[in-house]
Amino acid sequence: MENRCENCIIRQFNSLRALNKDELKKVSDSKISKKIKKGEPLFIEGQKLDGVFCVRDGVSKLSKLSSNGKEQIVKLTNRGEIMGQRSVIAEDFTNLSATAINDMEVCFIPKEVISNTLNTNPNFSLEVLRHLAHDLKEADDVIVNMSQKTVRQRLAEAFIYLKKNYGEDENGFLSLTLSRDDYANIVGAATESLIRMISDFKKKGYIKTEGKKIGVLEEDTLQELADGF
Amino acid sequence: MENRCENCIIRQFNSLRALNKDELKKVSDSKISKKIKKGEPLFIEGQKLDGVFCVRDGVSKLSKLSSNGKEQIVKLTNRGEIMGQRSVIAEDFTNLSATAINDMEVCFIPKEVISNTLNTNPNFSLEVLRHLAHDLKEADDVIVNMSQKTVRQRLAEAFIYLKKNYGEDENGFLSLTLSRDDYANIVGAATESLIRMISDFKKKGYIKTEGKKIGVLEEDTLQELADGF
DNA sequence: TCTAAAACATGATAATTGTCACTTATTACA
DNA sequence: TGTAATAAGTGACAATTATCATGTTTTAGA
Repeated sequence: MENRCENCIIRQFNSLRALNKDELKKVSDSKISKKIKKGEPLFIEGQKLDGVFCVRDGVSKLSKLSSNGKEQIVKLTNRGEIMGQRSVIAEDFTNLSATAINDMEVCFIPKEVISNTLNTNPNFSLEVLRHLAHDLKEADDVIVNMSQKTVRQRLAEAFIYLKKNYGEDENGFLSLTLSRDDYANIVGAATESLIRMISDFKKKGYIKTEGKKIGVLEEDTLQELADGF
Repeated sequence: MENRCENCIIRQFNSLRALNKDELKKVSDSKISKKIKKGEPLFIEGQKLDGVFCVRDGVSKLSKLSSNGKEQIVKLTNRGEIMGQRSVIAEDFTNLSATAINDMEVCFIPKEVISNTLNTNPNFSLEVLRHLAHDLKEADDVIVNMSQKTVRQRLAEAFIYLKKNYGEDENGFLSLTLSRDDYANIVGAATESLIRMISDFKKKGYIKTEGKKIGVLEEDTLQELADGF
């Protein structure tokens, strides 16, 4: 038997919770479940999306290519998030690429269902508005961090963020394992510079590493660092 | 006689154009026209807004203080824009401060009118959604620029942006005159560094200056510079 | 119109980060 | 399971930008 949205807890975390039974049924009937393997794209910058993705499991990075050819990660998605809303609402090409960071399970919901519901259920519109508003606020914060903080500060912040949002395993390593390259693309730095900083943080005892895995040892120190001592 | 929204052309440029006669009347009856002098704040980061501002004339900067005490300008508003939507929708404190860059004329619209209309007119919701979606896309672009481009590139880009969006006067100077400090806060650099770059651009003949006024001389060169040669 | 404050400007120097050129691990898979 | 391919790591050096100190010009207001 297929998974039904009606029974899916995930929807409590996103704007779909504003749907009534009927609407939910329509979404459920038209949705397509997909599994995306680590490293595979969900969609690519410049593509026209004909629906949104509801993240059941796994993490993805939303990124954008700069004119210099470097990738910048703008956001990491959380479980329960809806991706591609902006593009569907604006009837516009995606401005971002989405790539799975670990194996993902997502549901694709065709845009017709979304826009119909937007037109008929004001509560749903409001929920979507709130989510966009939230994303916009977060984007503002990122802008300020990117322009006013040093790479070192942003890296410290990234570790704290990853710990807070994705937690750590039984050995104290961050649950979300990113490549050094991804870290560089999050904080907006050259990979070599970033690797050097990780080495330095490790030498100073703020973090520990084991292969790609990184564990936060001194969260308070990192926080101070992020705030500029 | 008071200015009525019904006769205001400005609303064609923003989400208020989705309102019907009745709704427009309500907005018009409850709105308060305000004049804000250059340098004065419309609202301050952390404040609770009980309405939105519709910009009839003038330009303002939306900025945010960084933990290091420096101001970062996130966005310049255009004529016809609605400010404070995000905060009203999310029923949240503003995350940004708004300050008039030149003398402004704005209309304050109480939030009740806005949220009532959001609940009853799906077209209005959609318009607001589209605007937020647009802002979000622009914010993503800023993030990428901030993290992947050099200060020099961002400055070149800023000049082009100002020319495109606000035009120039009869003598070829940018219509929108910003302080060196504001420029620094837009591109996210130290004021001294920025002044040096302006001097350099001038010496190279890309721009001309006359007091605070700046004129673009070689737009193509600036564009190439912004794109990284 | 005089004067203090603010804005603009420049020099010297230091800190931060990027680039290029490699070496060493890891990983994937033929 | 051996071997490319990919990722991680390091050194030397250059480029970019910040900081501090100080001087000059402009502006606003008594």
